[in-house]
Amino acid sequence: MDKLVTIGKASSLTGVSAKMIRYYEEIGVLKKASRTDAGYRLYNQAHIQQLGFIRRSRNLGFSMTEIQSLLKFWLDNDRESRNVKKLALSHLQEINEKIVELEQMREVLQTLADKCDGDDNPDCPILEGLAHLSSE
Amino acid sequence: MDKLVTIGKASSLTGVSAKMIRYYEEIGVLKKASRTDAGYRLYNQAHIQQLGFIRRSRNLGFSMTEIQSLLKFWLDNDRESRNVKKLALSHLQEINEKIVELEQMREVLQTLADKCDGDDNPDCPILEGLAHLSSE
DNA sequence: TTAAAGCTTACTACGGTAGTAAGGTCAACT
DNA sequence: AGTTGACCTTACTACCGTAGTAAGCTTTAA
Repeated sequence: MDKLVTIGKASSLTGVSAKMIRYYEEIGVLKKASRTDAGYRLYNQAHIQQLGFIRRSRNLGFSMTEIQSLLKFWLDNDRESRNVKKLALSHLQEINEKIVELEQMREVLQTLADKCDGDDNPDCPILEGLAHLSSE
Repeated sequence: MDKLVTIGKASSLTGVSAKMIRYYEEIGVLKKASRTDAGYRLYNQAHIQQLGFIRRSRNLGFSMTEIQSLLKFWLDNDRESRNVKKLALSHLQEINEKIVELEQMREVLQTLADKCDGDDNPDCPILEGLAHLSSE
């Protein structure tokens, strides 16, 4: 009943490259696959589910370390949602900080770019800004 | 008149670690420093200026490759500001794309987190989202 | 039987930064 | 003159997540 697939199939089913599937096994976020006599990895439904979980978590920007925690929670029926939420909110804060940082870069850079004529003249407020820029 | 300083001084003057100064020389973004008889690197005012330029560019998120171009423009009196602006706008677009990406992550994650009670109960919409999440 | 596709391990590289180890040099103080 | 401590040198490793390569074995299909 538990259909087993080799790594290529697992990859196309989950959107995770074979390369990364092996890597996830290596760093311990994905349970080791069983093997055929020839040494081919075999994945069951649980593996496929987990790979989807991992990919979606990556898409939301979680680090592999965080994903390892998320997976532990997921597999633990005695988890407290408090801890999952804590992790999520912490990551959310990181995301927000990155956004702020990028917005600040954008602000400065946009201001400089606006002042630059962008023609065949060498005068360039962007370069002048990078050379002096007091706001740091 | 051109005061020469060793790497530690150059580092404290510019806010770039000695480690990174050596690295910049290695990858060719910073002109090779002269040396004392003992092999200590010696930096002049031009080096110091360039290191400041590099640091400010990094702070705006430019890659080392982009910085190499920016430096070339900066040192080239025959530059056309058009090309500098093009580079800046291209980087600006990357920044904007990253912001959008992060905002999308935030949106999804915030929505999931909002639905999670965050108590001692195991039920957790965050984990359910990561396990299924159709919007991808 | 042979060719193609798929799998294996082991290695390299990326970008930017930081850490370590093992050593040479310089300045100041004794 | 010798010692100490700060500073410098090179060379290496590691981080994170991903991708590429090479050399070789296995399976599937013609």
